[in-house]
Amino acid sequence: MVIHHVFFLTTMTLVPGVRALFCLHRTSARALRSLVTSPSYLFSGDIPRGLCTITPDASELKPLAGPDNEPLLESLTVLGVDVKKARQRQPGVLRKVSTNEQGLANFLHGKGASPRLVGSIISRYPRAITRSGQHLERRWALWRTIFRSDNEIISILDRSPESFFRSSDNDNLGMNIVFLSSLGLNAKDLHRLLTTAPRTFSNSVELNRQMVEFLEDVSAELGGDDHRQFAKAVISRNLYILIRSTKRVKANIDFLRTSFNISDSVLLSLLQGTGAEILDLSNDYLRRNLKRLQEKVVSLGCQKADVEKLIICYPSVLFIGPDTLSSKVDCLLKGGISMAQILEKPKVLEYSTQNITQRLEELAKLGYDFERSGINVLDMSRKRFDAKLERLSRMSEE
DNA sequence: CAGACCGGGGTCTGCCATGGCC
DNA sequence: GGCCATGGCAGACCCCGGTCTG
Repeated sequence: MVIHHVFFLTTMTLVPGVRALFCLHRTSARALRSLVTSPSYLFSGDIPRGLCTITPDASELKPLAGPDNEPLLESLTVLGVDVKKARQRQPGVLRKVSTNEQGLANFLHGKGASPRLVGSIISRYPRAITRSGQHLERRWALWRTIFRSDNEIISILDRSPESFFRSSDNDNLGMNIVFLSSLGLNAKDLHRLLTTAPRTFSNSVELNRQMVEFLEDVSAELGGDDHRQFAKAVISRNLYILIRSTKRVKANIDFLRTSFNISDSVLLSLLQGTGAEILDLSNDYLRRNLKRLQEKVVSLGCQKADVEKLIICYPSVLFIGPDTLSSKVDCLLKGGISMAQILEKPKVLEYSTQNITQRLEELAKLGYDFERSGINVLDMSRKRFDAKLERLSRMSEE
């Protein structure tokens, strides 16, 4: 109610940073600004009294500690909440005397959530019931500046209630949208970012800014020329980067820098390209993967230098767990492919072991000669592979 | 045309720790 | 002294198709 009318504003005084965002979603910067700056009240006056669970007893004066609020528990049970789970998660919420579970349920129903989902959301993130109607309206409207429909938001809530409800700071959310837009991330990038890593938008703007500045520093240190562009590239290549700690990302970059003999410029392009995703790994995991990868490759008669070449050409190999990697390589070798061929075309490692196994079997039936025809046939979409298989079998019939 | 090269796209939470505030 | 907000962590790939080229 409070929020809806602002979307009918047609004044287009666009702030440059959010231009792309609003071009797509046909709203205005003023709308966002009003969402960002309007005061947030703890409890909205328009919630019918009956929808709040109020227990007017002595505990209202000393709400801290004490036993659960029994009427609240009943109310939650009716909503299908797993109270045991909720208590385990956030016990304090169950002792609160003033909550908005009914308002929340009505709100979510109105957005298309099923009763089952409402119960599940509260079970997994009980603090959601402390958010006021106004808070919910405003937060939803802010999310809707990025998402195209209520349904998209509902599916995120189903996935991760915490991402939506953890922060009570709507101004911060609005500032995040403005900040991320100002980096030059367009509407599509923001949509992918909020879909994939919704937590990013609950981070404090300050935390996000720190990561961006850190990435810009990395670019500067490695002799890049457009630091902002580098940060943007890393983010759009690795949508999880903003929910990692700078400590982790820094440790990984330092590790890559000291482990290999590669120039700064090569590292720079690696990090903003296919290597961006390996920054996610925990430092120990990255070390372990590299170590096991080296062991594996060396045990098959190759040099350590080959490993380095492999990683530069296909950094994602470090993302593959040691056991998965090992079984993929073994599977390829067993199918008659040489290690040299794998090192030459490491992209085949990207497909699942199951996929590889299946393709090898089908090709073996047709007597496919990898030595003569190479292994590119394994690096194809399903559709293309099937077409290829069809051609091969036609040829062998003739 | 078939093959090779190359880049893009989907996807990810649920829990614990801690500092600050009421 | 408890609750809230927020930072941080573990976990551990796969697939598709546009377009150039011979």
